[in-house]
Amino acid sequence: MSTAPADPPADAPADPAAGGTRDQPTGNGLSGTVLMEKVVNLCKRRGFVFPSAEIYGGFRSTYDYGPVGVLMLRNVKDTWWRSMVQLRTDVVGLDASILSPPAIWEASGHLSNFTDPLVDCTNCGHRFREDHLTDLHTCPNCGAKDSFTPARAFNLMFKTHAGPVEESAAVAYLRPETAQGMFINFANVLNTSRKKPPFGIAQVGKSFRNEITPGNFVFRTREFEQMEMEYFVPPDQAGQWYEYWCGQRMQWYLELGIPEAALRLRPHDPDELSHYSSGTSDVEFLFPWGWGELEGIANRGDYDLTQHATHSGATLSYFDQESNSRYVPHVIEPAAGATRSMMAFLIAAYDEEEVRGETRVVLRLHPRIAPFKVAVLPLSKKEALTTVARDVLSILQPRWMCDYDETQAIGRRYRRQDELGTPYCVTVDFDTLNDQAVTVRERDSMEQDRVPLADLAAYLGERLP
RNA sequence: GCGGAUGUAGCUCAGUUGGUAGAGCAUCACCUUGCCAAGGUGAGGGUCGCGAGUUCGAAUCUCGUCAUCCGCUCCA
Repeated sequence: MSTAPADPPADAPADPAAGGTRDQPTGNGLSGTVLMEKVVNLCKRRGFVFPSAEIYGGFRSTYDYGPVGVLMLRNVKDTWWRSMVQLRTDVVGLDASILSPPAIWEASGHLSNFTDPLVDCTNCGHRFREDHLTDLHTCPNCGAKDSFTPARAFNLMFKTHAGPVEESAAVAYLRPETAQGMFINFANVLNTSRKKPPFGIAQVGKSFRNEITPGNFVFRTREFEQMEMEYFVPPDQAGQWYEYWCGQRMQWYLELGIPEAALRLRPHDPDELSHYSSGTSDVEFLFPWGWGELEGIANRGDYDLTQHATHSGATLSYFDQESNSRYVPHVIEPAAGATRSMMAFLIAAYDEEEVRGETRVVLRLHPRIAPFKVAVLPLSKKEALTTVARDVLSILQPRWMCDYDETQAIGRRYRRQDELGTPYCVTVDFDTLNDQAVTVRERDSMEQDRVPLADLAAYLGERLP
C-alpha cells in the first residue's frame, strides 16, 4: 500500500472528465490507486514488465519487457500494423534509422523548438525560457531580483557522436519521433511503391526524448515505442481525412477492448498545438490517475514536406496527371504510443472476481493482444499424458503462441493462465487416451467443451481471430 | 529541476532501547490427488537500494547518492 497521501485535495474537480483527479474510480470497483498498484505488481510477478538495470539499483525511466510482456507488446504493434497496413491498399510500411543527422531536425523544427535556454528562479522555483523574459533581472512570477540561475540549454533530443573519436565525429541525434523518416523518404516511397495521394507510410519503432519528468510506470519514459502513420492527401481533402482517421483510430481501441466510458477524443485548444500542427485531437484513456493521451491525430498541413524541400533542395511534391498540376500533399498523422497503449489495455482488462471463496485475478484481454492464445495442460505429470500433451502442443504451436505447463494442480494452472490473459486452456486427461478428445476451457466464462483432437485446430480457429 | 514520502526474499510485509534477519504467499523437488489457487515432507532464495561516517558492533543513528511514488511542468 502506498504510504504517500493518495487523497486529492477537497477542492479537486470531482468530475473525471475535468481531468486532474487522482485516484479515479474504475470499472471493476477498485480505486485507481489500488488498481494501478495491482497492475504494476502483476507486471512484475508474471513477467510483463521489469524495471531496467534493477540489479544495479535501477535506471530512471527505463523498463524491460519480460517473457510475457514482449509477447503482448508485439501483439499490440502487430495488431496496429495489421489494421494500418495489411488490411489496406493505400498504406505502405517503412523502417527508418534511429540515428540521424542534425539537418533533419533543423528542417523539422525540433532543434530550435526542442532546445530552449531555460532559467530557474531560485526564489519561487518557476522555470522560464530565457528568450521569453523581458527583464533578465526580475522574476515575473514572484518579483525577486537577480534570482535566476544561469541559462541552461534544455535539449529534449538525445545527442551523440557517430564515429569512434568523439572530437572529430559527426554529431548525431536519436530521433525524437519516427515521423521524419516518412517525410525524408517521401520521394523514395512515391517512386518505388507506385502509390499516389491519398496514401500513407506507416512505421513502428523506438523514439527517444529527454522528458523533464518521466513517470507513471511505462506511461512516460525517455525511450519509448511509437506507431506512426503519415497520410498524404490533396490539400483540399485534408479536413475530411482528418475526421476519417480520428474515427478509425478510436474504433481500433474500442475493438481491442477499451470500454467506451474510458476512451475519448479531445480536440486541442489552439494554444496547445505543436509547432507543426494546424489541428490535433488526442485519443485519451481514463488511466487510474486521470485522462492520459494514447495517440495524437494531427493535421500537419504541408509543413514537413515544405520544410524538407526547402532545406534539402529535393522536390517533395506530387504531380497529378489527371488535373495536370503539381502540389505539396498535406499530411494527416495518427501517432500512437505502443508502450502506453499496452498499459491501457492491461488496466482495462484487469479484473478480480470471487470464485468459491477465492479471488480470481483475470486479464480479460482481447485474444489478439493476449500474450498466449492457448495453454496446453496435461492433467497429471504422468508420461502417458505428457506425451499426448506434447503432440497437441506441436499441432497448435505453428498457428498460435502457446504456453505449456505440467506442474501443480490443474486449478492452480488455470488461475495462472487467467492472470496472463490466456483465452483458452486445452487439458489432456486420462479419458483423452481412450476418446481422443480434450477439454477446452474458456477464460472469461470458465466453461468447458469436450473437443475431439481432430477438430481442435478448427475449434480454436473459429474462436481466435 | 524544486517540495513531500518511501526503499528488508520473486510479491506483500514484520524486525523491540544499535547485538549480525523472519512470516505469509510465490518458486522448485518428491509423495498423494486428478478439472478450477487441495494435502504432506523437504529445498532454494536476502550485497537489509548503493557508498561513506559514528560505534566494540549498524537493517536500525548521521551524511551523500540511486531508484520509486505523490504534487508543479512537458509529451506518444
